[in-house]
Amino acid sequence: MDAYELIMRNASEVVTEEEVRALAAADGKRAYVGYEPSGVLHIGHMLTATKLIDLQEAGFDITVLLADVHAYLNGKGTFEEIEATAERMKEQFIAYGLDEDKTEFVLGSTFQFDREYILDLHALELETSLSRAERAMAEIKSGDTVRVSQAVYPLMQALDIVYLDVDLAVGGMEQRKVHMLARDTLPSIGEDAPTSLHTPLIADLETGIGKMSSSAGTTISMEDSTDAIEEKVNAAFCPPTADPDPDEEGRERENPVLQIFEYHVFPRFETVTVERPDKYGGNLEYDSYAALEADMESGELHPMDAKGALADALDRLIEPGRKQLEA
RNA sequence: CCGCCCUUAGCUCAGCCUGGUAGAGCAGCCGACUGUAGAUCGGCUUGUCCCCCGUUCAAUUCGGGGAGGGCGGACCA
Repeated sequence: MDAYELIMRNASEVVTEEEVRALAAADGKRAYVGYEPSGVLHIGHMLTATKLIDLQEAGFDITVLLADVHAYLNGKGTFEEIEATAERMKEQFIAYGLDEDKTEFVLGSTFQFDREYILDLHALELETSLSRAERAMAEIKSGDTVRVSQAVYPLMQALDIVYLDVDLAVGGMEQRKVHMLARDTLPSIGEDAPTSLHTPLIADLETGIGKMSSSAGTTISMEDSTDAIEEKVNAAFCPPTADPDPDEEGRERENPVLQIFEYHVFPRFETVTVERPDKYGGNLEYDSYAALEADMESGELHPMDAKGALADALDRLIEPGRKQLEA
């Protein structure tokens, strides 16, 4: 796979494709993702981390921003608490497979209080309407009271791209509004509009609707035991197709089991073996997601057998991080 | 600063006027049925009724104070 294909693999969208083509051919390129520190890595973090691994292979230097100031602005606790979790998070990323030598972990507070940064931040505030900033803020739940801090939050994300000197901003699709805001407003303070890449969002495990929730409901995280993973995967929504019908209320549904195979498992494993009792035809082996999906659609691969293989693969991906957590 | 409204189960809300410690829908959990899940049946759980003080035999309900949240405070009127 060449650099361009690696960058584009499993990306939902890229802005813009021309810019990415140019980056693929360039040397000394840098990409970043920012995360609010949290004590335990969940499957959402892992999805962008898998993309970072692709990018490392494509020749990018990777910066992981441990966004302690953002977490603070989002009401996630005191700086002391937040920084304690940042270090644990870094170790888990490494355990998950980010190459320690090719990855720079940066704590936001090490540069976001600099005078220059603050002055640029105020300049951006001057260029941005409150409603635009609010719309860009991905994590505001409807019904929550929006704080001024949460309007500043996306502007800092935009500015981070400048101050970390990155060529490519990476995030899940929920980050696209932030990145569009950055593209629109950074030029107004004399900076380049950043190129961005967005990963898909995994649908809710139990319903296939919307985005898998990390706070409420069922998610998969690094602290899950083998049994817990098996239990959660087994309870997942999984009709035998990659394109399920909408539910009674007309909401679109995805197949989260297949999504996880596509976005988490196949990027990390050459082949996937589905263990299956002889009674149902014996074991199956796949070397691509497309082949697995085709067998699911045709009925050759039963969801229950697919779930067994998925739980096993996820367990192997998580195991190093789980051990690290226990240490 | 002033005015009005809201705060009851995880969520959306009813009940309060005419005091006797509480309900619905959804969610969740369990079972049946499917070789998974969902759908469909059957069953079940859940509450500092925002806080404090007062009245009362008794306060979620009445009165006072406080906190949090929403909306409004030029003209058109």
